[in-house]
Amino acid sequence: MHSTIADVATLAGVGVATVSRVLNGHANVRPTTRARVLEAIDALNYRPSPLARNLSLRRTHVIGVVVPFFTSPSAVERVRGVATALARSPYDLMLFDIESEERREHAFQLFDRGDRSDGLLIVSLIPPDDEVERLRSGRLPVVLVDAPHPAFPSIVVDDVRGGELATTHLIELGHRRIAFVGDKSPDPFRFASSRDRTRGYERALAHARVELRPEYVREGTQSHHVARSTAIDLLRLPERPTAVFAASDTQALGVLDAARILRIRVPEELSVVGFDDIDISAYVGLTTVRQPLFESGRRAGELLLQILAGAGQQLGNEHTEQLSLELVIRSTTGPARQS
Amino acid sequence: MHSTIADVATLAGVGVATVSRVLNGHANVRPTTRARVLEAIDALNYRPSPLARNLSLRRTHVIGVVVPFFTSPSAVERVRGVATALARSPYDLMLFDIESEERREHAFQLFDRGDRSDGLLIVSLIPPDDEVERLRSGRLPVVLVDAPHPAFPSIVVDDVRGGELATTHLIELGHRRIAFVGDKSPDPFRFASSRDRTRGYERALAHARVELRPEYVREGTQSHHVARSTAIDLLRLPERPTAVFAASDTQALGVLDAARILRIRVPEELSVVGFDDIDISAYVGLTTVRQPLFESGRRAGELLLQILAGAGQQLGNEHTEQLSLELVIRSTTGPARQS
DNA sequence: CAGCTCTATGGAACCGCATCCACGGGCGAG
DNA sequence: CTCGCCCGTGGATGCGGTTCCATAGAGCTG
Repeated sequence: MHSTIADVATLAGVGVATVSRVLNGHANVRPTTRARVLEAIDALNYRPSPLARNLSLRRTHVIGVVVPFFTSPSAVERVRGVATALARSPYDLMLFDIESEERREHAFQLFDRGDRSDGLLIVSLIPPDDEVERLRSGRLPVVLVDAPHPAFPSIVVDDVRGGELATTHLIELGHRRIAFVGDKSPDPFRFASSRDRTRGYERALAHARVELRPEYVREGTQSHHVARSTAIDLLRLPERPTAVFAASDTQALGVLDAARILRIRVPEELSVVGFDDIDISAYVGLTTVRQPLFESGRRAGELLLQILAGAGQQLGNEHTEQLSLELVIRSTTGPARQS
Repeated sequence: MHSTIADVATLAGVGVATVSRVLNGHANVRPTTRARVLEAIDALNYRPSPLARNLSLRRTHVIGVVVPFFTSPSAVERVRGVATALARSPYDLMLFDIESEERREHAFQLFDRGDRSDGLLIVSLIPPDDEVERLRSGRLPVVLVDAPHPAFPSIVVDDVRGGELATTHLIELGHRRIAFVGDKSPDPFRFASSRDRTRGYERALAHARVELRPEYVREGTQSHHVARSTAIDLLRLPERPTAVFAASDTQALGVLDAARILRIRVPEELSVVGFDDIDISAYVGLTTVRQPLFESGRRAGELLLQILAGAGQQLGNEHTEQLSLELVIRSTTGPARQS
């Protein structure tokens, strides 16, 4: 087995307290004593147990990251940002992939007792009310990414505006029959962003006095395949849309697939705009609304580190940081044809 | 603060040992007593501290995953597999992204004291000898993914064969001027797979009695950009290759970029084959050697769980599992032109 | 009915570290 | 020279569980 602090103390002929002081760089240890202790540590190849240390200090040096559908490229990008932010800190990253409601329950359960991690980063998920309650009552710092909530600081983008940006672009290209493919709104995971993007879509249409047709608004899941079959439905409508705004690039790619299957040319016969600007998008030339995914994770990580460092008071819980969006026009959007 | 097991014991009018027995579902607790305890637990909204539990049990219920360049799509896919394997287990996932040698040092340091995690999964990385020593001397179970090592069980593919598969495909299409773009071989991270793929490439050439030209073998990094500029060099050679085998899809995409920049048509003037079959590959129609990335992570996770469950003896450390490879022919490879 | 076994339960030690508190000795000040 | 203070140090306690061991009582056997 490994040696303990007591072994070191015995070998060095000192007390455990002194060893602990040496380990933690405390003052008030005579140089000769320190040397003896260090020697003993070396001789025994002693390494302190982080576990015991944590229990004693009531800190874990762990940051929990709760992320739904780690599957999705955008989520991965965000986690990468978090990992980068944490790289230079003493904190380690505990990853919780939530792929079902039950798992979500589990993850929050794990964390509400605050001694599993020192802080929590929740990505693209609005915690249910009872969890909010528990998280607040504990003193566990929480930062939200891509999900606003009055109770916690968050890093977000203006999804409504993003939806407007995309839709307005299509309107300006002359499109009037513009469909929307998004997520089911009050879904069990409570994704917030898709809902807001829908609102942006609606607003842009209203602003341009374009009629909103309910049959053009479809909601499915983030999945590529679901979006594809949804889009096939859409493109088989008697009066089919000339443009589609998808609430995520993954879904937009599904729409492109659908167009390919139905032999509908893009952008001549159909314009498609996505959201996120994930890696693939540049390859396939997808027009999309870029949001800084990596950056959102990095900022959230940094914010949490700041709070952990004691800046909690100054920041306050209503601290919300908004990152900027940008429309990236590529080759899947073009002018509406005369018809 | 949170209530402790002692609070529960007091409220229920029993001893802490009994509460512990109830918590852990031990037998020999009278039903009425059990009920009283459960009632107290409920009243206090008590949750046991995993931390203290771990210290006492000398288990952490954490599996550490060390992965270099979490950036890369293939690494992500593997981690997803691990996450899936662990989802139904009581183990949590601690993620260590290694982007520099220093970080690697840090990660291994963290783990060699076994009480940070119960098991370690090392992805695409061969641990340095001194770490092997420490890991072995501790009783920390280790499973390697995409990296063989005699000291640990591992999940691998036959990279040599993969290299042969890709190269032979090109040879059969009539290509003779076949270049290779891979990683620098004895790199600080000690990636193993690229080296073996190089050997497969060499073997296939030798077997077909095609001359191996040193100037056709280039080594850079996993990065897309590096591969692109490497490929540009390659394609500007006086006698430029008619086909390129890239050691990863990421690199193959860089080669495709290079071809686009130089206005070299694929596959008419240049055939490109990659390795991995990451998501994007299907989109861009890249011919590639598919390896089960997700599956490798899942299998490794399961293997580690088995070992943790006590199957360590039967399996032995020399246990190596080889997953199968498959050549996926898409549209970036075609017959060599008569010249 | 004595003696024994088995069940239910509580007390206390332990996991490995941090730290409060007490204490002894050296040293400066009066 | 003595008093008090501060420095260096060690013992004991706490963090919040688990579990060994001792014990009391119930039930059973002869």
